[in-house]
Amino acid sequence: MEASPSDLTGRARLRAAALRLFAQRGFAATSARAVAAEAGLSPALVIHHFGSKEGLRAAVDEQVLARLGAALRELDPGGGDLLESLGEMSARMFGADPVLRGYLRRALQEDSPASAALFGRLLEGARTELERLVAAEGGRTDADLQWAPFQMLCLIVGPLLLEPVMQPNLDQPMFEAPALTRRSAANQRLLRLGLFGADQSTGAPDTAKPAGSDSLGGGRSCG
Amino acid sequence: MEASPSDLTGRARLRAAALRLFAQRGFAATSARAVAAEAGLSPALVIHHFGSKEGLRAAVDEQVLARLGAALRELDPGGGDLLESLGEMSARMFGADPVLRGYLRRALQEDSPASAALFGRLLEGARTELERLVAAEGGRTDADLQWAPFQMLCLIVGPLLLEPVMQPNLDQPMFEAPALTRRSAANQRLLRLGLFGADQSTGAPDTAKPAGSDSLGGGRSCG
DNA sequence: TCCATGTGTTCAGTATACTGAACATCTGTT
DNA sequence: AACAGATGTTCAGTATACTGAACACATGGA
Repeated sequence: MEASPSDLTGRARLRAAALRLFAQRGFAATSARAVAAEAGLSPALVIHHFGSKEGLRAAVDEQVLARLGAALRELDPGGGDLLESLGEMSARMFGADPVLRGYLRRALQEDSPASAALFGRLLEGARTELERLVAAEGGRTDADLQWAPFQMLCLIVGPLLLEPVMQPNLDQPMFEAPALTRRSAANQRLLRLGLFGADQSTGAPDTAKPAGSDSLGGGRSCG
Repeated sequence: MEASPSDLTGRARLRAAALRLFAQRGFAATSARAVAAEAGLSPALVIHHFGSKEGLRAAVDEQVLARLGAALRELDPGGGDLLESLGEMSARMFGADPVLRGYLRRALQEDSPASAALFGRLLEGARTELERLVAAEGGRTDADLQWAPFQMLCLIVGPLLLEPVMQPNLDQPMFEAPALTRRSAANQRLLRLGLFGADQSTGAPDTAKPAGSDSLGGGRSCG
């Protein structure tokens, strides 16, 4: 059940307001006063609850990571295709929430210890998921295990970062169902055929068409 | 973004706890103390915030109706099939939330002014939706406009009320995707062919099979 | 009948969420 | 250099959310 704004504590309202404004304007360009105003509260409350503006950002990061982590943890219920459901999950996550997209984009564009730490946590998560995938599907021994999680993150986070410059080049919205599923499928194919699973198969090429080439130009991701 | 329990006001926590317990045990069988305990708060807060246990119930009803109303209002964005999207919406609504199902079931099983009032509001909503449908698809002049909303409500609320007795007779969960879509489709066909739209067509029978008769026994709803 | 238990409700006291006005610092401008 | 404006932060004071212990009333059993 989605919580009405008036149902949230001041602390939560501040966090939510910060997420919104940070997503819109970025952290540096958003004053603590603005956050408080957006939340309908006194600026003093930022300090009261979070110690500092930096503490507020940490709380927002914590919540964003918790959301992603929870979504990942709730995955993999049946014995279905893990990679596919992972793609579906991230598509749903980012497709549904432009604010989340904006926040991550601005945060990852920044050059600050906090941003680096955030990305580190994402990378850690990617590593974990990759291990699950390797365990489920078998892994190529020649894959670079240090970079593989980064590559995965590129495929996921790249569209977020590149949205503003990529979108004008498309004839359909990037983060709505058709484009999302298509991108997700492409990512799956790339990860499966290019990173693991292909080596130990019978060698017979799969029946899927090599790479869709109708309407959309050849899709490059995270060059 | 789903709110963490600690992010909610005492008032909201009490309301949420009440919804849960009322759904589980019903209103009468749930003490104010139990609600407070479930929310991790003092029983005195029930009075502080809602005036009485009855006031608490009113608040829960208000929220449930608000949820349904909001979902209905956010419908009909494109020029798509209104009835279909309505079916999808209610399927998503009830499928995703067993607590909501439980609450409505128990509430509508009760014999109290509050329950009657709740049902009245639902009926009012059904009337409104029916008017939209009639406006969009054309209405049969011989349809009983007083009972039609009730019939619609039966189709929607019936499965809720009958879940405990119906489920043991099925080989798949009633409120998960396959059964939900199937039921939704059947409802749509019934409402369209039986209540409006059929009269002013060319008279040619539609291509759809009359009524699915594999795996599931002939589906009766709201006898 | 008289407990025992559980209920809805009350109330004084406390913790804390919250505010308004101030201070200190940094920026860019003149 | 000196100013104006905006920022992050502090703090005393106030509002209110919240608690614990009690009351009054039911119900059911000894």
